[in-house]
Amino acid sequence: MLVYAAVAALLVFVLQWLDYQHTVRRLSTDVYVGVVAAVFVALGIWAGSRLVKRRATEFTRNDQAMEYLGISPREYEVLELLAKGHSNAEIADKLFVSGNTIKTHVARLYSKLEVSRRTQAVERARELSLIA
Amino acid sequence: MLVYAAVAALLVFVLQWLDYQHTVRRLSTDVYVGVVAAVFVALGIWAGSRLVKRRATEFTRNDQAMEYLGISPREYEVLELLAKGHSNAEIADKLFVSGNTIKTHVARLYSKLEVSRRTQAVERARELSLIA
DNA sequence: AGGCGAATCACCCGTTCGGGTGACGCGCCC
DNA sequence: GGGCGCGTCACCCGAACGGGTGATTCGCCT
Repeated sequence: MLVYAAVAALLVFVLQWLDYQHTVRRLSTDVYVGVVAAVFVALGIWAGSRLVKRRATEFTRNDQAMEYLGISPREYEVLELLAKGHSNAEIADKLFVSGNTIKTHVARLYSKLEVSRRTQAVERARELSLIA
Repeated sequence: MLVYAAVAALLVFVLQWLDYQHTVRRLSTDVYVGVVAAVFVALGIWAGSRLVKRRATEFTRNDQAMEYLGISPREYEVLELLAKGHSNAEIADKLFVSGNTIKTHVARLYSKLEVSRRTQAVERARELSLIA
């Protein structure tokens, strides 16, 4: 992306300026190396935190568990809304079906997740990384 | 801790060795600077990922929010069990009080969290980092 | 053509939840 | 000692939820 290009450009510029100071203006090598070290440690911290943050925030759904439990796509939609704290009626509205249908889906989710209450279902789904 | 000391020692050693190569063995300054940059970018990545990983995995309860919302310790106990998917009756058993008491606590939590259902309460509490 | 799973909807019935209100004891603080 | 927050319990009532069963439609697979 653009950010990386900008950072790279800035980096090159700083280094060239440093090199100029070093060769033409007779900046001591120690200082030169020191500044380079500082710049690159900053770069490293930036890159490192970026990499880890991505991994930490990026949620990857556990599809194996989904398949193993036999949770259908429609059931998963219901599960998502369930986890957001919606009532059956609200879920029904959002998915353009009747409340009875949601009840059925929810009941099947319970049996597949081996729970008996919606809060437990959410908890279990979170454990299994089915939802964020 | 020990890890940091070891890393620091290693770092100093590498730099001194490098300096030796540079002055005595007439290693080119370009290479010298390049190696220093590489070493420090590695250090930066290590430090950066360490910092972020700590923040990402360590859960710190948001006590300011708790206080702001006026959630009492007892209410918080109830909230924890609520989030684990327990029913009011189960929570009542665990805390050695009557179901009515739990109902009151739960109702107060709802008003303090500005929600109207237990799943929403759990969702909201998670948002506010009141619970893990 | 027959079987099968997914999705849809319906009805019944009992349990749980949620909202409202009131009340009491306790410790704390002014 | 009166007020205040907390924790405790109670009763009522309506809404939401959960469990069970049955049924239809659709598409996919064999």
